[in-house]
Amino acid sequence: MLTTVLRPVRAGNAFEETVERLLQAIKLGAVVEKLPPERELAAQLGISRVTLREAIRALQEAGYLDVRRGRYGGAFVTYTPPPPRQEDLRRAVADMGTDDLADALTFRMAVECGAAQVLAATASAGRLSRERREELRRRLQEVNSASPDDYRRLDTAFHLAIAELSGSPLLAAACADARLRVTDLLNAIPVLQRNIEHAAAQHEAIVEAILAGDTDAAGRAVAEHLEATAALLRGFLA
Amino acid sequence: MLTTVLRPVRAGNAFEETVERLLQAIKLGAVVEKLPPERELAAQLGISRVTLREAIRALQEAGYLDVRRGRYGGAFVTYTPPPPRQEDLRRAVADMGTDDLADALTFRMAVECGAAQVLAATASAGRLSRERREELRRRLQEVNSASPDDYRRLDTAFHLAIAELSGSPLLAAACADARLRVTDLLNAIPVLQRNIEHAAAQHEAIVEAILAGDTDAAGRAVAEHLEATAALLRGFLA
DNA sequence: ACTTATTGGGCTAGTGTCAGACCATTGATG
DNA sequence: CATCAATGGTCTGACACTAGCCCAATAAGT
Repeated sequence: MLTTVLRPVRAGNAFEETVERLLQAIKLGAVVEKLPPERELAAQLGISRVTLREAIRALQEAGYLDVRRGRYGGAFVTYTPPPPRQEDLRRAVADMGTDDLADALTFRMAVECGAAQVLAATASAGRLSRERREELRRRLQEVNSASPDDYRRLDTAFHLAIAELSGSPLLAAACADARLRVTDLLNAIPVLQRNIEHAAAQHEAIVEAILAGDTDAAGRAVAEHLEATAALLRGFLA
Repeated sequence: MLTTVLRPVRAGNAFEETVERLLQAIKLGAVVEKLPPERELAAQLGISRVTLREAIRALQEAGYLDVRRGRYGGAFVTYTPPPPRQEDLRRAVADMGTDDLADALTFRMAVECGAAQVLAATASAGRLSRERREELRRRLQEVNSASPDDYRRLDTAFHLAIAELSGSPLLAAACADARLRVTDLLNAIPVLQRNIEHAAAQHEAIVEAILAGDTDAAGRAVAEHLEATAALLRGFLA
């Protein structure tokens, strides 16, 4: 308990944290065309423009961004996901360590199941507006009809939508954080049509359970889905 | 999705964060006698000794700590929980805002249910060692035989033990964070023998479900327990 | 071709935070 | 009573970060 409560107050310095955040936003596909203007983005991230600019420059030099001045300028995303290679996956796992990997997968399992259950409970109580139900269905439809190129991005959007629709910013942040921690791994797994189809059935089960207000089924459906992903990971590592 | 991914990189300045952390550790009862030595604690919190000392001085001036020099000295906790008053509860809720309160309760519901389910799944897979099963039973026994004075502290310890036993530091941190956000509220609720007894039954149900490896039951048991707490809160606010 | 709004680029002065060294105090122990 | 190990108290030089300001470039609109 002491070790948990007296854990580090901050992760690292602002510069590194910002680079990491922006990089993940790019790899996640959350930022498609260009970043918001520096002044605006700095405010959103709660850092100074100087620090943000250092981070942007680092990403520019690493080839993720193309920065252009003047009106209608900005930091344009030049990154396109590289073709997945098993070597990348091994390196990504080696980089984070097997303990941290298990931690990240467990954490993701817990928060995403929790988010789905919360959302199902909301639906069960009849407090899920038509707009939110439709957004959920829309995200489902999008990911299930995605081409392999767009799949990861739309899959991320689907999962994060569940978290955000729960109505709890803290929970949404936790789910985003969990997803960020496994992005590199997921991006290194080849997207096979067969896997997409398999995942599609699970996505449907999740949405169905949520809309039916069945918390147990929703949690179980998410658990099964994430377990399948984890199994896929293990399979590629074996 | 953008707003979730591009959320602030850091909560505030190191000093304020540290004061908050230490204060919560004290109110939580995680620190009973005295804080660890400054050098050690600074390392644990990932901050410099200077910043830590500023935080300690602030808490000293606020009357939470008594700092003594020399060998066998240290920062001794002088805080004793004040008798709960309904006024404190109202003020605590007003301080955090109803939206943030709902957010915190939802978040707590999600991560604690998730942790219990993860732990139950571990047990179900036969990967829960005898030591960990015994710690869980011990915590249960402690909280269920607690006097009203010790109740909050041992209740916290019980809930955090579930999170820590899940084996995921990230999940444990999330649960601790969730608990921290509602501590002030819980501390403002009078501890009635009747509530303790009611909670005791729920605690037993949680442990039973976890040890039986029944993830659904574990999640449901935690959900019921937390729902009862939330209801208690609403009752005092009405 | 000119204007203009928007955007990145660059500077400065001030504050926050850090690592590390050294000093001062204390109480148990020989 | 003297010693000593553990602990808080203090200082310094360096670096990180911030707020705010003004400059430079750019492309749409006129």
